[in-house]
Amino acid sequence: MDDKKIRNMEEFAAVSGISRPTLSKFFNDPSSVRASTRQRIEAALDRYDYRPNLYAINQNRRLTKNIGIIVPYLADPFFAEIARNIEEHILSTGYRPVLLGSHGSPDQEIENLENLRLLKPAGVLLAPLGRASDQARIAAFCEEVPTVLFDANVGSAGLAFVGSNNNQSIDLIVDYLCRTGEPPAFFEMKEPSNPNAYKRRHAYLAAMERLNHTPHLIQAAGEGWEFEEIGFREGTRVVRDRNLPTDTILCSNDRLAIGFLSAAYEAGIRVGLGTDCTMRVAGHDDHPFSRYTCPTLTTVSQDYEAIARKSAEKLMNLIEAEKPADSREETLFDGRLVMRGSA
Amino acid sequence: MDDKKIRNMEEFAAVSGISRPTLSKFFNDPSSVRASTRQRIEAALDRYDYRPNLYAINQNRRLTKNIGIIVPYLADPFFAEIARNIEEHILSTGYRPVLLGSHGSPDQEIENLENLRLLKPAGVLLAPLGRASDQARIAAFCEEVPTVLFDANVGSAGLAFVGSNNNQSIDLIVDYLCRTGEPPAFFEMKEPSNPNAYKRRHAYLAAMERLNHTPHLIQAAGEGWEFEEIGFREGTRVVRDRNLPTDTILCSNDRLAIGFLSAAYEAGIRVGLGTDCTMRVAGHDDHPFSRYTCPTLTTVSQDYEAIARKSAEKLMNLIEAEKPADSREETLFDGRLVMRGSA
DNA sequence: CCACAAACTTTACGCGCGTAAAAAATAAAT
DNA sequence: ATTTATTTTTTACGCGCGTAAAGTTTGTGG
Repeated sequence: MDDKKIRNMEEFAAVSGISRPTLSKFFNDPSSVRASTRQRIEAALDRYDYRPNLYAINQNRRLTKNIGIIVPYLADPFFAEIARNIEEHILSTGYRPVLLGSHGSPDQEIENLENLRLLKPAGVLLAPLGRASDQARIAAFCEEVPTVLFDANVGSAGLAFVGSNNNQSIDLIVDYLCRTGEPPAFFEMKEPSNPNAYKRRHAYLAAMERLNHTPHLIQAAGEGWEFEEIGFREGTRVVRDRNLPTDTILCSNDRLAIGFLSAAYEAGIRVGLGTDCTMRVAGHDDHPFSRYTCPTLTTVSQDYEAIARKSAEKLMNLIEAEKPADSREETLFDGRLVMRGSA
Repeated sequence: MDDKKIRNMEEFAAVSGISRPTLSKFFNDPSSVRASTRQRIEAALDRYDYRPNLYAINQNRRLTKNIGIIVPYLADPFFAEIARNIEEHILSTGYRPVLLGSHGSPDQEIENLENLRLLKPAGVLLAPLGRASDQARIAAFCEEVPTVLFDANVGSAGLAFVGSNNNQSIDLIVDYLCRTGEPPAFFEMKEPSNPNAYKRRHAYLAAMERLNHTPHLIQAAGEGWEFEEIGFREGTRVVRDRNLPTDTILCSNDRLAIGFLSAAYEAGIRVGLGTDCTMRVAGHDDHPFSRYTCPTLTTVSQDYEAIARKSAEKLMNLIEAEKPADSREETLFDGRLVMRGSA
C-alpha cells in the first residue's frame, strides 16, 4: 500500500492509468467495464487507498443507492431482529441501508422521513407506528419516494405491504387453545401502541364466534411501549381478582405475555399444562425472549426472515422496474404455532 | 404553503428576498444573522418547502455535522437502550446521529468504520466488540476521526473512554451475596463475546480473595451473542450435575442469567430467598428484561443514562475544543445494587 | 447629522464527481 | 487485413452549495 494520499478521482486516474469517466463507470457498476480494465483498476485500488467522495457522488444523482429502513422502536427485539435481517438483504444487493428508529413517537417518525428525504434514497422500507402515525404526511412521503410498508399498514400508502396474516395466526392459536382446554380470554392494551393490535382483537372475536364461544376481552390501561410493564401490572390485577370465566389467556403479543407470566409467577400461580397448573397463557410473535420465560411461552411465530426478505425484494423490484407500479400488492405470511410450556 | 417547488438555494434567495450567501450563513447557524433577517428567512421557510441539499452542503465541508454511533449488537436491548439515549443527546446539540450495529462481527465493525469515514463525521462514539475487534484498524481510525469509546476499551485507542466500573460493581454484588448467604460461583462464557467479561472475571476473583473465599468459575462453551441460549444450556447442565460447592450463582451478565433462570425453572429448582428455595442467582447490567424474569433478577445496574450522557458530552467538548486533546480521560461509573427476588 | 462598525449584497470561483459528445483505441468477426 | 462493434479517452459542462473579496446598506452612538 503506497501511502501517497489520493485526494480525488482525478488523482486516482493519474496513478491507475485509467481515465476518470471510466473510473466513474467502474465505481457505479464494476461489471460495466471490460474485464481487463476492471483488473487494472482493482490492482490500483489494492495499492492506493481511495474511495470516491460520497457527497460528490450523490450530489448529481437524482437518486442514491441509499435505502431507508424505519421501525417504530429499535429497543424492541422484534424490530431490531427484523431490521437486522432487512439490512443484510439490502447490503447483498449493493445498496446502502440507513436504519432509523422512531422511538415510539409520531413526531420522530415524521422527522425520520424528512431526514431520509434529504438523503434522496432510492427507496424506503417503513414499519409505521400505525394508529399513532401521521397518516397524511406518510401518504405524502410515499408519493415522493418509492416506499414499501411492512409490519403495519397505514391506509393504502406505499407501493406494497408485507406483513403477517393476523387472522390466520390468531385463528390458529385460538383453535389450538380451544381444542386443548378452556377457550381463551384475550389480553391486550385498551389503546394499543403497536399497530397490529386491532387486527388481532378482531381476529380473536371472529375466531371465538366461529367456534361458538363467548369472547372475553381484558383491556389494560397504559400507553407507550413498555409492554412488559403493562402486562405485569394488569396481569397482577387479573390474577388477584380471579373473576375470569376461563383459565386461559391469549395475549395480543409476547411482550405483554412476558409481563403477565412474571405477574403470575410472583403471585404463586403455576402456569402451564401440568396437573399442578391452574392457568394457561399464550402469546403472539415468537419474540426472541419468549423461549426463556417461565414457563416457556407458547405462541405463534411471525416469520421474521420471510417478512424481511419479501419486503426487501419487493422494494428492489419496484426500484429497478422504474415503472410507476401497476397495482399495490399485499403479502401476508402465515404464522406457525410454537408449542412450549405455557399453554 | 405555496406549492411552487424550490429547487435550490438560489431560487429560495429569489423568493425570500435574501441573498444566497446570507442564506448559507443562516442554514449553518441561524444565530449568525441579524434577528430581523432571521425572521424574514423563517417567514419564507414557512411559505416555501425548502431545505438545503445535504450532499452539496457536505461536499465542501471538511467535516460534517454527522456523529457516528456504533454498537456491537443492536438486537441486544442493553445496546439499543444506550444507543437511544445517545441519539437524543446528539440531536439536542444540533448534530445528526448515524447509528450502526456491528452484528457481533469484527468485519462488520470495520465495515461500519469505513462507511462512517465516507460520511466525514465530526466525531464517532464507538462501543467496540472488544476482544474480537481488529485493534490495529480501530486505532488507525481513531487517529483520523475524533472518537470516544464507550462500554469497552480497545487498548488505549480513542480520545476518551466512558464505561462502568466493573471492579466496583462486581465487588458490590459479591459482597452482598457473601453477606446474605453462601459465597457465589461465577458463571460466564469460556471465551466471552462481550468485552467486559474478562474484567468481571478478574473482579470476581479479586473480590473472593479479599473476602477469604475460594472462587469457583463455571465456564460455558459457546460463541456468538445468543447469551440466553448459552445460559440456558449450561444452566441445565449445572442444575443437573449438582456438584457445585455453593448454592449461589453470580452471572457475568443478565442475559446469561435470564437463560440460567429459565433452565432452573424447567428443572423444577426454586430460585430465590424463600425457605423453599434451593438456589440464588444474580446478574449484572440491569438489563431491561431482568425485572420480568421468574423470579425477578437481583443484579447490579449500569447507569445507562450517565454513560450515554457523559460519552456524548465528552465527544462534543472534544469536537468543539478543536485542540488535539491534552490527555486521554477515562470515566467509570459505579454500579448500583438492584435487589430483587432471585438473590 | 456624521462616523463607524456590523450586516448584507454582488460577484466569482471551486469542490469532486456525473455525464454527454466526439474522437481514438481495442477486440471480435468477416 | 479489413470491417464492425465495443470500449476507452478527451474534452467540457453542470450540480448545489461554501466561501472569499469588494462594494453597499443598515443600525448604533456620539
